[in-house]
Amino acid sequence: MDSAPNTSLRIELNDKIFLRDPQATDLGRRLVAESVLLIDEMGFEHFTFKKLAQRLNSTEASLYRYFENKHRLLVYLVSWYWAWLRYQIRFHTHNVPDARERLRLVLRILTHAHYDDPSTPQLDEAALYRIVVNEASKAYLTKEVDHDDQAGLFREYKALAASIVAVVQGINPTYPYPHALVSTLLEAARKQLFFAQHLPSLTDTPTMAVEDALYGFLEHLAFSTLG
Amino acid sequence: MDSAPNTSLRIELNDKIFLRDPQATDLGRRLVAESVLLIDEMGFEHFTFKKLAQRLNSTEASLYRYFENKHRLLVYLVSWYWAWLRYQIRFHTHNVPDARERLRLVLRILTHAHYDDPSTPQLDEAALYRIVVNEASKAYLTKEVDHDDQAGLFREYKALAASIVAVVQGINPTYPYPHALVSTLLEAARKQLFFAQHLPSLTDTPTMAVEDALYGFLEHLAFSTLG
DNA sequence: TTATTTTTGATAGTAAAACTATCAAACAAG
DNA sequence: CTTGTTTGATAGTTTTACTATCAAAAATAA
Repeated sequence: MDSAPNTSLRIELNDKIFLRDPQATDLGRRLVAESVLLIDEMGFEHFTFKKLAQRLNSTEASLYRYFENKHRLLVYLVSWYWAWLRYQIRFHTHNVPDARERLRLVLRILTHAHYDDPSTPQLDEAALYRIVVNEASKAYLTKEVDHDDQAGLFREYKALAASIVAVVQGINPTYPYPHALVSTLLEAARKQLFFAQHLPSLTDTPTMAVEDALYGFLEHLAFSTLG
Repeated sequence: MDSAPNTSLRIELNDKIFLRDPQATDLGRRLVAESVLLIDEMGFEHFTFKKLAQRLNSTEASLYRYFENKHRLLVYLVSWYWAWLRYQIRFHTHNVPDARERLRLVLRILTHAHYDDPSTPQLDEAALYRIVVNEASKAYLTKEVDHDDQAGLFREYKALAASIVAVVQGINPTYPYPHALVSTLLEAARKQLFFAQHLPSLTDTPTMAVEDALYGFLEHLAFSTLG
């Protein structure tokens, strides 16, 4: 898959997510880059700001100036990923006239867009995608979900879903569940990859690469549903 | 929907989940029943054994004799739910000859089986289902997933999925992704309910009851996929 | 009924997590 | 060179997530 051009893609996220923009300072940028590696290594539950500070030769207090807590950092990382994915989709589909072909491209990006992206040298894309697969649900599966949603913390995920809904509606404007279908496809893309890696009896053992099998499943699901 | 007969359904779970069988003692049974209410109230992250002990007029140390930690308790609760659901499905479908009709019944139970069940007076079914919707993914989205799986902690979920896969294969034996389809249906049933309650733009606003709309979505998805 | 095993409660304690506060040093910008 | 911003260093608090010990109570077996 071709990547977006190497023009140092700048992603703007809702500033309610952080206390201070981590992209604005050196420590902030290192915080984000290193947290991706550390959360990927040890999992979100075992990750702490203290451990991250040690890796950065900084202090806990310094990191707490950027994010209220580690949950907000997770929201930041996954939001960044959703924004990046939406950009990838827009870039690769914007001059594709046929809606069906656009959906196929979307599904292909969804299932294959986790290789290190040269346009974002500051971030380990592959590690970030593993975080998205393993941890993204925890961003909204909390008691504070309504409060966080009102603050706009899930804006990027909703914007991504909305952009794909438009493609679905372009294919079949009478299909009654376009939003449910899109969120199901988005969730299934991650969940099935997780199952393939950890609980393989919950998915189908591929004779080819996992990503291609996953694409086959989602494509069949989407197109038979949309007719 | 009719319920299973009131014969005090006894569910046997993998004894690797607990240190001591909570169903064997009075404190153990109260632990389980009260933990359902408390986790439902405050969410899994804010739930602690100390708070539970206070509600039970017991002590932290006593509760730690039943479960290694709160994660194991969560695994216990959701496993109990999956076992109960599998029982409901078997009970309601065992004399239905047509595979398509059996799948419809499965989907109806999946989307509607969260009303208080008279056959289990010791547990608040509705609260437990809210826990399953909000917290069940956290049972396996951990760094310890492979270790926990080897210990058999996800046996009930896998058994439930396998039983539904058999129904799917009865409908269309040549469909190449039966396991992926079933786990997607199981996950979507919960996730879409969560979205309907908290992030409604990710699902389709129903003109009827949420459960009926969800059933409609899943039925359409399953049957158009299976042909 | 007594003896024995099991279960619980009470108490105490530890290590780590999840923060918050303060202040001086470093540094960057005007 | 002054001012504002950022960081580091240090210290401290509360809560979480446990573990250990021992006596009391309760269940069970002889």
